[in-house]
Amino acid sequence: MIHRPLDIGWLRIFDAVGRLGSLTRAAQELGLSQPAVSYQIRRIEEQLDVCLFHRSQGGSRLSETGEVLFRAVHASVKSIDGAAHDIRRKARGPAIRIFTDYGFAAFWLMPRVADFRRLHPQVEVHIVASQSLEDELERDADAAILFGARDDFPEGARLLMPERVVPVCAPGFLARSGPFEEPADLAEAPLLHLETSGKPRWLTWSTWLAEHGISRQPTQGDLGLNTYGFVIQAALAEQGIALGWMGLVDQDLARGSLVAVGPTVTRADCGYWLVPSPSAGSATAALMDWLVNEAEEAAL
Amino acid sequence: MIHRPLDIGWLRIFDAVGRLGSLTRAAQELGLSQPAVSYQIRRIEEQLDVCLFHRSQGGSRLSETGEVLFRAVHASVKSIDGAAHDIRRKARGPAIRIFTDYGFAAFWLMPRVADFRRLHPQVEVHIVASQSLEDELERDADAAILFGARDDFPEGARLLMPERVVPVCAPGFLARSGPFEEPADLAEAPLLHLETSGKPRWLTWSTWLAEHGISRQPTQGDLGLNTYGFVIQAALAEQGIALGWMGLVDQDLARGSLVAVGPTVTRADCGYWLVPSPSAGSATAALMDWLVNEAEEAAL
DNA sequence: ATGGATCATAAAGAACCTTTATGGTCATGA
DNA sequence: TCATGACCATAAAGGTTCTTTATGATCCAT
Repeated sequence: MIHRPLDIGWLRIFDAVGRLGSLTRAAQELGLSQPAVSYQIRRIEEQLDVCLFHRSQGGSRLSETGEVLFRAVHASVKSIDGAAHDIRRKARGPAIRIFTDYGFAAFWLMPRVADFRRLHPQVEVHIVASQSLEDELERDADAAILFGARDDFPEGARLLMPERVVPVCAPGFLARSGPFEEPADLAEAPLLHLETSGKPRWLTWSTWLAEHGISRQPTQGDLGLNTYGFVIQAALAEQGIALGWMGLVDQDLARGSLVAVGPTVTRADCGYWLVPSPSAGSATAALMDWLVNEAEEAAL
Repeated sequence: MIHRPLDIGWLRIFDAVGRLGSLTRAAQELGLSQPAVSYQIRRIEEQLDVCLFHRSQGGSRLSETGEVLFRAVHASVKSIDGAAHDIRRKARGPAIRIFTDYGFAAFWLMPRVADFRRLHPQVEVHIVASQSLEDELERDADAAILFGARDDFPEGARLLMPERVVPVCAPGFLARSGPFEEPADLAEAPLLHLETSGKPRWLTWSTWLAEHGISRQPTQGDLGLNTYGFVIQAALAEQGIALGWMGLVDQDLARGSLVAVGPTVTRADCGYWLVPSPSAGSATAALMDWLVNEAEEAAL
């Protein structure tokens, strides 16, 4: 369950414009259109009968009077949001929230969390999966399991599993389009890409191919998908070859619904990290220890 | 010009309910209907998915979670209102605002303030007259001239003029219904009363009569009016006998449009007090000194 | 000269907020 | 026991606010 921020009307809008120095960027942050933000700022200025911003093509800078109001509003927004956050936290009761991406949630975490709940039946576990890894979702969680490099995380984060990637496909696809005896053979086949809006932290096909000295033009048969679940689903449906992260595709490899068709690439500094929340309790600590133990056993 | 509070939506409503412990009383304070307040509180509770108040017949008490939000909201409302107040104050420019009642404004202050402005042409003076003497209007002023006793005002207040009251009427009324040679004679005449919703701080006809040992039943001819301007207007229109405050009726007495028809009663501890604002500037100090001087000269 | 970025306004429609009307509940006093 | 007054809740209707899309103005960089 994702909470939307408490609706505090123009206060949040004014705060965003003051912070970002731009009506357009504030609109983007708040999920509004730019004229909606312009309208709200104008309304406040009418009530006070002053100009709160110096407008220009480069954006909107707070005026002197705007600074006076901004200080009060900014502190208010933070304070009220903090109170709302505390209220929602307390209202949830003794539950642990784990924040992670869809792929990890579906292929690694959910299959295992039932074991933890058998061991700790009084602890309620909520898995909050997201694609965009927004700060607010993570801030709401007791622990986060995120993909990245060492430098992407605070001191207390533990590496749950390093990144080990192997090309995989369905046996039927292999029978029809294979064999793929050399890494270069993969360049001829349709590949399944996990896409993201920003720069991906995970290994991509282009990086995999470059590490094997293979250059390749994207073929017409390639597919781009925006969740890892879709990627694996497409691979199972014999649509092409996917990159398989060890830990996520273990079950499909074990039952033979997917087969490895190339060498494994390991990036020891990259992987899934377990990031604790500063205010997590003892139940969360128990869950985190259990997760680390599970990951170690899975890696044997 | 009276400023309405900045519209901050449910925050002001929630704050009022939290402070007053009653949706109904919050509605009254905010000039809304009770269902409007009920609706707004429900909306916040829906967004947070918690109960913020314990409702009962005796009113609504903040719940534990309600207290958490109330602390944040109350501080925010005060902070934002303070910022708005500062902004409006700065936006007004170098003007002095004097807050007083209608009677004093009309009969004593406005006739004189032109002299002050001749002496200080660069100083803009605003007279803010009100009947209800609400705290917010006074707080916005640089100085206030208010009627009352010593104990009603802070240390720095100066007595501008003590209360000296004389019964007055129009000469035509005297010719028709007089003469009034003894105070007891006034009890037979229609009297003009200045009314107010609360307990009046000024001398009333019933007090005046009591001080002269006169008991009187209200006659059919009595008139009650809710501003002193109306009282004097009714007296000039030969409608009855009014109480005349020295300082306010001087001009009418001097030109003979009103005549004294009884002894003067003085209450030295009561009168108009000059109450400074804590943050008044040097121009305001000059005006206040001038006002005190004018009052002293008028009393000679 | 052109394109991209920012802000502003108008119009239309959706959502919100207010009112009145009304009902439920409880405490108090007769 | 009953009537009354106080408080809060909800529905419906209508007014107001807020959002969108469409569009325009301005300025800067290419």
